Amino acid sequence: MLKITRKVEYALIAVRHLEETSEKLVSVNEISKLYGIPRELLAKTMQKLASANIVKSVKGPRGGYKTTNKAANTTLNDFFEILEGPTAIMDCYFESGCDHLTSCNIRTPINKINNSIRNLFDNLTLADIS
Amino acid sequence: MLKITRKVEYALIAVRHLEETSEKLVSVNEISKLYGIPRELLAKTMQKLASANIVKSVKGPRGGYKTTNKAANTTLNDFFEILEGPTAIMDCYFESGCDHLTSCNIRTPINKINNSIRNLFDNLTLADIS
DNA sequence: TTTATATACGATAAAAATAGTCGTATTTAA
DNA sequence: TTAAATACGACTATTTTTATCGTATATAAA
Repeated sequence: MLKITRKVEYALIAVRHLEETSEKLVSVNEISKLYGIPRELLAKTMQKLASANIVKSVKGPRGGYKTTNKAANTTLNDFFEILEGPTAIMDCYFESGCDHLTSCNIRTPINKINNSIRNLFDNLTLADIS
Repeated sequence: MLKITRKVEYALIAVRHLEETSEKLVSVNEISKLYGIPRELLAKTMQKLASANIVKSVKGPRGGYKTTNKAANTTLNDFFEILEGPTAIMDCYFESGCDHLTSCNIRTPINKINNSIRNLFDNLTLADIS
């Protein structure tokens, strides 16, 4: 439990790589070969990052991705949510529809843990962890 | 991602319930009915807590569980690890066997995130979140 | 001493979430 | 015009999580 997904893992690898190669465009193909990452999966992941403006895409031969200047200042919370949706240790933090609400005795504890984690990830940027 | 499991959820519910009813023995049956939790699953979970001395078990009719005085001071990290084993956002934090180590560029970031989370959960006790 | 109620524990099955693949469309540099 | 790249939706496979089942053991109470 409390694991990050491969999508996030791959995204971290890719963004770090792009930050290292700075301005140069790098293709999904290149990154996937370099780190042994399934190409199609990485491709999808990059597309999400592109639509969130963390990276910029260029189509066509000699195309690829590079990081935008938004990347470094992106918080881990935002980064995670771009790829996986709302971060919460239990769904009831965001979603309704729990049957047991009337008898639930851990709402408060859950919220406290959640807020701690969110606070942690809101105050860590991609630059911070590099 | 970054979700806690049902086992942990059920354990939190049970421990909180036992703390509320203090000295009285409460059976798995009772708790499972009260909160709509699958009995067998809760039973196993309680057994783990018992062997870690978070709760004390009493067999036989009129038996059940109650919390020990160790319960309140237990950190979330310990609580989670009793139920789910080592807490890490990626397996490579604890396990070896990763193929990509030589080319891995996110070891440091992953460790930083992990340490932050472990630090958070090491400094929160069951009492703190109640 | 028998019975009913409780924990203990391993094996297995079902369901859900994650990971990976495939096919097709679009863009664009050479 | 072609080849290399991103874009995106549908589908399949794998893994993890969740739940169930069966059997053993302990013990309070009738």
